[in-house]
Amino acid sequence: MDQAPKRTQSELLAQAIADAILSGDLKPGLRLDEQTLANRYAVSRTPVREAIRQLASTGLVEVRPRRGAVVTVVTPEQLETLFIAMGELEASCARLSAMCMTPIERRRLRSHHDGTRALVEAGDREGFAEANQLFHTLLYAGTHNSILMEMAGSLRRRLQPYRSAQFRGAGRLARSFAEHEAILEAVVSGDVAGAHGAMLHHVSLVEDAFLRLTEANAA
Amino acid sequence: MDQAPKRTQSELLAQAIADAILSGDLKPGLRLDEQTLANRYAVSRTPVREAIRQLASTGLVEVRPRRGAVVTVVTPEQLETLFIAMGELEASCARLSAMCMTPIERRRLRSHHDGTRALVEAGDREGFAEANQLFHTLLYAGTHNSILMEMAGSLRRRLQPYRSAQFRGAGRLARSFAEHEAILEAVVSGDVAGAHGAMLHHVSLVEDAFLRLTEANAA
DNA sequence: GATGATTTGTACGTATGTATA
DNA sequence: ATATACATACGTACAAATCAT
Repeated sequence: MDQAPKRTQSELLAQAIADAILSGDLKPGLRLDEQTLANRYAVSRTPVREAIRQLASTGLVEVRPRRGAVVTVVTPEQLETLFIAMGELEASCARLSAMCMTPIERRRLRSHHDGTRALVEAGDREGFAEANQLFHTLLYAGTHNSILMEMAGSLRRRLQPYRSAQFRGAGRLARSFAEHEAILEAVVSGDVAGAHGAMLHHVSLVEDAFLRLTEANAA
Repeated sequence: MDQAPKRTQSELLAQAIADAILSGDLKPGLRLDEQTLANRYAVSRTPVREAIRQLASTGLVEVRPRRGAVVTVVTPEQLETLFIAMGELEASCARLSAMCMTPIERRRLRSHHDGTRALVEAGDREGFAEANQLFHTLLYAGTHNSILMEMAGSLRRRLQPYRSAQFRGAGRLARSFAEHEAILEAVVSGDVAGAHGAMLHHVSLVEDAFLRLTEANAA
């Protein structure tokens, strides 16, 4: 009945620490002392070590042998690298979705997108952010390629903290919605190259919006 | 002087086990017993565990909590998934290289490719395989994007065991060389979309060649 | 289905390498 | 530069869960 996941301590810890990092509780550059974390979560150092290793494989923390682990500090240059990589990955997903989606998946993508229109008109930023997430997730799934899904999802999660303000500016919701529409039409009609290009365009605009925000914050 | 890497046991083990898997010494589906590996390499279970976790993050092994780890068994379907994902990644790399490579990098790519011609004419399969590897590596580096480089490299390594016979058929060397030439011209001339398309074409042909081989082997 | 054997997951102690005074 | 302090890496022991009978 109950398909209990039966997680192990290390996995739970990895999740907890990841959440703490992504929520900004553990700030970039912070040293991750094994004993301290072990005390905080009331376990021994062993599962803490394994959790740190797992997080290192996602790029969330960095481990230097014998020198401890730190929360990865993301420079603006690295952030641009991440955005560019995600743009390429998502463009590939859109391309493959245009090739591989079943008719049912195409209809589902369209109906989801249509349902989002109301959120735009209501100016519901939070609701749109959620719908936006699902839109992209549907495009991951449409590739029918677990490897690409995994890679794109991992990058998206990693960039999550830096996207919080992405729908802040005036008209951003409407513009994002319009871009989604271009992607949608290309994907649904099987325009493979068009889907690729539309997604690249979309993500590059998101990146631009972010970079403008960081500049504004720096000023 | 000697920038001694000072690797840790876990890293050395991860490398050793990875080599054993990629060389076919440890066959897919084989159970990786921690104690057995610890005995074989004369260490305790702790570094073995960490090595296994690290390998799991690359997809080389799979760990089921409380149920042990096994060398990942790759079905033909998953293999196609891997090839498709790598094709997309490499196409992205070619695209970005066409955008971002410095003049020096473009010249280096061309000179490397030109140097490969002799190997083709000599029918040196092994030499060409090595040159082929470098050609693709140069395109990874040309992206100036460490994330994509890492992802593409990881996928390429993982597919290595299945590519051993890729230059087996008659005329394969010459055909591959010609495809490289198309990629090269697009990248060097900054034809962004052309580089993307040429690489997708190239990798899809490699995949086809492989699939024909597996069918031949199955028959 | 219960019991025993085997293996993983966790705790803890020790030593080596790193950093600091 | 040498020595001291400390955290990590590894080894070992125990607990808990899976599997085999």
